[in-house]
Amino acid sequence: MPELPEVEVTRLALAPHLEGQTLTGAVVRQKKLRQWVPPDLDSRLRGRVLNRLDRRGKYLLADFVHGQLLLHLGMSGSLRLLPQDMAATVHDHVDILLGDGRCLRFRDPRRFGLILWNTEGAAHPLLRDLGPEPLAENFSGQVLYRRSRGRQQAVKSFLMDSHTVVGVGNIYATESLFRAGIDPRRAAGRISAARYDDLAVVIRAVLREAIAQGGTTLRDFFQPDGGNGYFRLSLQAYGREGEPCIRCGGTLRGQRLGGRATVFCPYCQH
DNA sequence: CTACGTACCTGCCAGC
DNA sequence: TGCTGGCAGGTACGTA
Repeated sequence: MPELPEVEVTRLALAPHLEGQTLTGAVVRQKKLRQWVPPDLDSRLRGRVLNRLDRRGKYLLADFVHGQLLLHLGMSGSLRLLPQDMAATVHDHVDILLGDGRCLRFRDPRRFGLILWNTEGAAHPLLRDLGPEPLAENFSGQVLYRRSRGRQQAVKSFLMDSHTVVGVGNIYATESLFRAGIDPRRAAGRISAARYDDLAVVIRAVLREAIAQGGTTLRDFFQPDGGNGYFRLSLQAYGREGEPCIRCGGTLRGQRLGGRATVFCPYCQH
């Protein structure tokens, strides 16, 4: 999926079109996603003004006076703005209808994404225990250092845990560890404070760069206008198993870590 | 609490 | 030319 940069690119593209719009309802063609789409989505949204489109980790949050719509793109989700009369294709599961004749169309072949409603009041349970935003002030190497003490877990899995920091998935964890020169297999608890400081700086740089490039399109991710993200051209490790390391020329190695494909340079990363 | 493994779902590609 | 197995950007849950 869509990791933080892809979700942020989506948000940035959608916000000016959605904020302040009065919705006229919703069309649900497939109600079973990772969780059930709210059965009353159409009536909940009809006649309501979408005030603000926010993001928390990989969740998009559409705020209304009477509550909040949560959208998650899972592994293969994307959102596009289209005319309502454009024919839906096989994995176009939900349309959110805008007053101006367009719709926000949610497409997700694998259906690991979700659309949920949260009534105003407390944070949704899925958001409650999330770690810091990597691009916010409260994220730092010190946060990583403190949380990692005593942990035997591989640092890559530790980084991909949304309770550690949100938004860093398989691509950006792989890339950040490569750029920081840290072996992804190393126990999180055995990395120094100084190296975590470097890593935090690298993570922020990689994510910012990826957002500026429109995210990474491998196959399923598209921007709301149908365009691609171009960060794929900047990938230095992800997807490059067996190819030469751009730093030392050694052969990049692939290994599964916590069930996820991992690529690293056995000579540069320690 | 931590650290796995597994399940959810569809599409695509390599290999037989 | 099919078929099959394995793999894909995520995450929550069950089990030791």
